[in-house]
Amino acid sequence: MIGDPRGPFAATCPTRHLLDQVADKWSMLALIAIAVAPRRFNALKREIEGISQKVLTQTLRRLERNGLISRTVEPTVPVSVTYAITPLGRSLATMMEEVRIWSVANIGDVLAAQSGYDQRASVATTS
Amino acid sequence: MIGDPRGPFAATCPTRHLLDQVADKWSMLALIAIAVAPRRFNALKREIEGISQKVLTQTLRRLERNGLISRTVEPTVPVSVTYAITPLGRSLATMMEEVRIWSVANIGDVLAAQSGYDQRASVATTS
DNA sequence: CCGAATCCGGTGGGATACTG
DNA sequence: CAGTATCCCACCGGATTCGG
Repeated sequence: MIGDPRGPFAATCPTRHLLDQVADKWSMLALIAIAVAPRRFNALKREIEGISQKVLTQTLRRLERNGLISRTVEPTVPVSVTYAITPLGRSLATMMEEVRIWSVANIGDVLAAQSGYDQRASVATTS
Repeated sequence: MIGDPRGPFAATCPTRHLLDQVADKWSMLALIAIAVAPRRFNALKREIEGISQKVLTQTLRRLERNGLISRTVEPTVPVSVTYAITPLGRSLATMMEEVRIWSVANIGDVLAAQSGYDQRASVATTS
């Protein structure tokens, strides 16, 4: 709506950049996790299996920059850093959570569709 | 829930792979566009600004394999291929559309958060 | 404990040319 | 029109090391 009436479909629209930053799996998982309860860095790293520390840092920075999460440093020794959801972030996290629930609920249908597709593909190749 | 009670957060869970394939901007935009009305290949390419033909093909294949869209070839000369949403795809597209609407509605807040963040960052560097 | 910085291999994806 | 095939390079992201 800003800059181009076609919204995210236009390459020049700011909403496109926003989607770029928000529509990836690591951002989704991180946002969902933080929305449940505030977390510390290593807690997130342990929870989001397979994410590297570098990518987690990048992801958290981006979410923070976009105002979706907050980063609080407590001056203990050693320092402890807590990430929490913001109101803006929560509104998005709610939708992300719906997608997560959907994927768990519909994984059966998807796997069935996949094997059907692969079946047809292998038949087409073998024939 | 399948294979690991932690769902998408577990690297080994099939739902993680599903999220991998669905939670990216091109899949989102394509799914939303097709959900509005069935489209032909080049119509999608024109509508989703900035996507390359190669990536569009990959994206459509993946969506089709996961049972989210259907691909229909009409034996005309030259052939015309139509992509349509499936019931399964529509249920997901509905959520994607909500995210798209959210991004348009909240882009102002996000841009404000960004400039605030960048402001603080540059001050910290300059000081 | 939380992160920055560096190195580096694999690959996602663009550009181009060709086919049914 | 709707792809496939090939080349090729930038960049993503993993591993490791160092700093506050």
